[in-house]
Amino acid sequence: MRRTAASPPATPTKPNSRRAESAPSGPPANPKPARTRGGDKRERILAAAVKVFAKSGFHGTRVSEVAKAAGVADGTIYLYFRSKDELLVSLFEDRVDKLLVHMNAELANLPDAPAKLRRVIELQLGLLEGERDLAEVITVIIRQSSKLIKEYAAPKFGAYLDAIAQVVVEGQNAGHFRKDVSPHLVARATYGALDSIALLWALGRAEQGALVRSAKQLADVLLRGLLP
Amino acid sequence: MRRTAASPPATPTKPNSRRAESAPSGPPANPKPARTRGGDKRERILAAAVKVFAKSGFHGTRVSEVAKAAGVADGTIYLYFRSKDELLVSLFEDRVDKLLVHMNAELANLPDAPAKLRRVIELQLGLLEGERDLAEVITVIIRQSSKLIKEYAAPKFGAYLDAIAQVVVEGQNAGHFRKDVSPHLVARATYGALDSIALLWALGRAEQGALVRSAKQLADVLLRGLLP
Amino acid sequence: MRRTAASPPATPTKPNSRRAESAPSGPPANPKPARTRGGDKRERILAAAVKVFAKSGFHGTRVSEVAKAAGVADGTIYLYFRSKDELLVSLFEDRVDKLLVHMNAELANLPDAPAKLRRVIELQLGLLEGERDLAEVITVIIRQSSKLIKEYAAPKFGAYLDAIAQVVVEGQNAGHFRKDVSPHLVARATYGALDSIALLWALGRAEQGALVRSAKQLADVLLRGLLP
Amino acid sequence: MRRTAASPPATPTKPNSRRAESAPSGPPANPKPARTRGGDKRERILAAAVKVFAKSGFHGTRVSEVAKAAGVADGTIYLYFRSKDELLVSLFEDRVDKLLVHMNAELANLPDAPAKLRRVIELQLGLLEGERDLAEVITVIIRQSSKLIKEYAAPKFGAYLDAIAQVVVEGQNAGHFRKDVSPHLVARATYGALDSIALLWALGRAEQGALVRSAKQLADVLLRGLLP
DNA sequence: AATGAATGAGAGTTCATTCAT
DNA sequence: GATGAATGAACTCTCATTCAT
Repeated sequence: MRRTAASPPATPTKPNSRRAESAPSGPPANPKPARTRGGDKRERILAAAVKVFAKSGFHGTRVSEVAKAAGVADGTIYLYFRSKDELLVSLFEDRVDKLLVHMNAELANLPDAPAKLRRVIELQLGLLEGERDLAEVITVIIRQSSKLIKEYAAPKFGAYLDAIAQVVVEGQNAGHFRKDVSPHLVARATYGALDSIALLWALGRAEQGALVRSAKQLADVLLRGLLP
Repeated sequence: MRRTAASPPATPTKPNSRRAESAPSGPPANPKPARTRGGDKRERILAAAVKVFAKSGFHGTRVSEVAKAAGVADGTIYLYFRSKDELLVSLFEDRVDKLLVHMNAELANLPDAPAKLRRVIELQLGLLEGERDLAEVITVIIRQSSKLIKEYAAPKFGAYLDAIAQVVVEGQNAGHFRKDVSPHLVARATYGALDSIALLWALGRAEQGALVRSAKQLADVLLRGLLP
Repeated sequence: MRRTAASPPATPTKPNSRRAESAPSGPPANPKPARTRGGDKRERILAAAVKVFAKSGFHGTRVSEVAKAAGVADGTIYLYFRSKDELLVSLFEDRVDKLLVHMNAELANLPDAPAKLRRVIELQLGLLEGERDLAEVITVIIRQSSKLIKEYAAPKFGAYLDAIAQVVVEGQNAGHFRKDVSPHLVARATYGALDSIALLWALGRAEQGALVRSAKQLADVLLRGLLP
Repeated sequence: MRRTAASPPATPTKPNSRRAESAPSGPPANPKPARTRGGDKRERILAAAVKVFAKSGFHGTRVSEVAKAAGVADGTIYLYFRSKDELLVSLFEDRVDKLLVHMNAELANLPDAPAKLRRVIELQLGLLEGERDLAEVITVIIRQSSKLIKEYAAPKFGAYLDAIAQVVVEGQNAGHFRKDVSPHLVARATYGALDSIALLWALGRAEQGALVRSAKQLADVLLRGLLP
């Protein structure tokens, strides 16, 4: 890591707290400049980052490559993200966020915990199968960053795990799942199993369609294992 | 079990005849491969690497830091390992190797597949709980080296997964396990679950003893889930 | 990971030729003191390289020293030259190129081959006497880069020798020179003799003006030797 | 140049005085055990050095490679030569010495200066054709070392040039050669021409036998050019 | 806001040299 | 004398980040 500027921990949330004092004759000052027209660029940068990170890994990717893929200048990246590290964190949070929202919407319509848990598994693997680049970023790239980043990204990730754990709790309360196991343990183990399977797939060692079959088998084992 | 402490009597590794490239025909030209001074430098470097990598991550660790921790000069590292990457690979393989040997010995004495699978889980988490630094290297650090990920299914690691899969096969043949799941999928999912749990623990979010409890719960769920 | 694209070098245009000396719109008076930092970085680096290479030799010169002498950052060197080696190559080719252009212009006005050959000798030694550092780079330093030696007959240098050989051919055809000697041999031997003389001079063993006298004597001998 | 210890000559300048050994207070005790039994080893090292220097160049050759080629340990080199630089200087001096002795013996039997000069040319090119490795060292490698080395080796080299110049003087005094040229200039130009031709040949761009033809042509031109 | 040329602190790695055996 | 494992200073090249335009 070169010139590691401001360490990530100090920044609680919004990445864009850059100097807002000098607004030279541009559009009206916006409380959230990044969301105006910049929102477009921000998203373009994130999309480009997914692509190149997936291809070359985090440490193997130069910021200039992300910039080029996004069609912006190198310096522009730093108008939206404080550092390369933060770019990865933002990417991770943004994508996990969407996954979480999508998942919650899907689960709401399902009758009981077993169905929901099965859907969780299908969703996670299905998403990955649909977006291989994103799969790589989430399963592989995020681990290449420093421990600090991982911890910084943990809250958002924790929310995802919590959602799974919540399904387990619901199942336990409804009498569908055994109560002698920790919901969070189940959530984490499930995630780990899925992640491991996805990693194998993402690295190209499994054929298309394998994820769907794997999802079914994993769900079968897990749901039976959770019977009271 | 034999001497479990740091005792590598198996292969008296010679100090890496770099760029020797001599044709692999004939005995080693060096009649005195024995150490002349100092102790086992290679092992000392590996031990130091575990410590420092666990603390700062792979990319965050300078080779000079490993050297310093090992009490050798920077250049000495390169007498035993071709590069920083290879140091990590060697570390990984060396440790997984030991785990595999140990595991095979343990499993041989157990009566059936369910007992073996439970033992596998206990062993992996138990090892990690005993060596937190090693846990971190195996679960976290190893993924920070892109080259390594490419060889993720490297012989050593593949052998470990195969060993687990073999237990599943044995259980299926003996009628203890259901046969509608892929042994390798189970092996990989199990590893992923264990890895994920260990990762959580290694990152400091779980207290001591948690791994043992986790192992039991995970084994309970998994074994029930595998019932025919 | 190599900077594959977007390399400023190879383009005769300078990266920053805009902010030259006169502002196209605005008062010429500059509130800021003449920065004079702008300008031709590539040429400044080459000029600095001549100086430093001549002083310390190729292997004895650190890239940072060239950068310092050129008044740029270390990294800037690599914006214009791919490597230290290429810096030397570029230096060589650039200078030989200029010499060649100059020489061709000079020779065009001369009546016959003997006059031209004499002029070639005067030019080469004259140039070197005027730029002692350059003399050293061309005669001494250039041979310190093994890769360069492999390309010793590189286009530029080959073109220079060819130009000399062409004069010999012209002389032979016109009956001014004997025909029982190879033009290329004469060209090479002439260059070698000049180079050797310049080397002696560059190493400080000859006084000022000696090169001019040497040129005349060498020309006298060579021209008489070439008589039919 | 790494850790350049004890530079060969006592240089008033301090271009490379880093890590300056701080003048050993004790007596010089210049260890030159070379003439004991080591004479054999010394020669073996020199012979090996010719070979590997010719193959890889001076800077491209590791001391350990010379040691290996000589069949001695790395450290042994330093029992016979103070440094890698001094090894090259010694090599140069030793070989030029032999060439000089041989040449003087050959010239003694020849009748006049023209015959001697022709023989000089034949000898130098002939020697090189017979020992291509040595040719490379003398023509190529010696130039890759620092200026310091070149100056240090100059005296010995000067003796060789002096011998050639002496032939010219003899010819001038006997009325065979014109007197309006400097003998040393002729000597140096001759050497340079020969060297340049040999360099071309050594680099593999000329076929076998070419040197002999080149020698004849060069001698023809030179001798005619020197006629009174 | 956007640009991209310029920056410069490093880090991995090499290898001449040393010295305990 | 001989050895060769160990040393560690030095050096090239990279690339995240900055800032003048």
